[in-house]
Amino acid sequence: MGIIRKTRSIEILLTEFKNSGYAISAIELTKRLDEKLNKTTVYRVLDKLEDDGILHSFLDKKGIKWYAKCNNCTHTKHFDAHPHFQCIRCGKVDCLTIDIHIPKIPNREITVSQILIQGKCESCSI
Amino acid sequence: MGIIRKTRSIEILLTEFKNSGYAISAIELTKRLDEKLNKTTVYRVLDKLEDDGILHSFLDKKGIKWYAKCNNCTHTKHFDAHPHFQCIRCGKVDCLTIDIHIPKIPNREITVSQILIQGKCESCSI
DNA sequence: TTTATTATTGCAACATAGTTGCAATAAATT
DNA sequence: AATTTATTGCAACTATGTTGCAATAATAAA
Ligand SMILES: [Mn+2]
Ligand SMILES: [Mn+2]
Ligand SMILES: [Zn+2]
Ligand SMILES: [Zn+2]
Repeated sequence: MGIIRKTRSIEILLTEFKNSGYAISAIELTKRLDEKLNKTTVYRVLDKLEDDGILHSFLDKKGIKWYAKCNNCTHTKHFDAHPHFQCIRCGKVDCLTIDIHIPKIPNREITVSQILIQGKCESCSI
Repeated sequence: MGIIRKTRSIEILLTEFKNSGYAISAIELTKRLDEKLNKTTVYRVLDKLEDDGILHSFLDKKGIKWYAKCNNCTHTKHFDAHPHFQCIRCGKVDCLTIDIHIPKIPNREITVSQILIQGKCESCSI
């Protein structure tokens, strides 16, 4: 179930994403908003924003949960099957717009695929 | 640091992988070997077997750690950058031999990529 | 505007996966 | 057989995330 009431918590979390073109980990958000919001609230609001197609989530190499803005998703349809990139030096994570082709595999029905690419980002590869 | 002494624990864990063509999660191993080995030992031995290029590890959709046999890896070189497949019905996970091409991305140095494909396996898609 | 309804929040306690320190044990070497 | 030290088991811990429940606040109704 998604958002029903426009609350302070939701405003605060949306602002975090408005001011960032990158993905943000749930942990980072709980720390960053520690004075303002309880960590349970952070997790619950993120969950609702995802339900509503406002954010999407994925796990990084260590199994940590990250969130990023969706582009044209709704609460009924999510279109965020894109790969993600994590910089091994600065740790920044972002969404990639490239499309990676997954070939058919004999005798298997492919539903989804998660792709996490690692390397050095623009700033870190100089 | 890898294996130095050939112990009972190592034999037991190697046997588990000898009898399975699939990947096995660390959790599953701790449960399966609960009577024989302490969970700390299981985690430590898996870690060493990975160091030695005998096993390789990866995380599934939920961030759970899985291990599978390596093919031609050594303690100096790991060649296990292949994609993995997890059946959404029976939960089985295995290594795929297909090669998925990751295109170059402007201004970024790609090091590795993790690909987890989900769908129904041979048995489950009938 | 006031009152009523109920979604949302904060808190504490819990769950799960994996890790660490340390004394006891058991491989390997002498 | 004695010595060395890698490995193990245990308990306690860490980290990330979840749950139950009473208090609070957003919205609807009066
Ligand atoms: Mn994304
Ligand atoms: Mn594999
Ligand atoms: Zn970077
Ligand atoms: Zn299956």
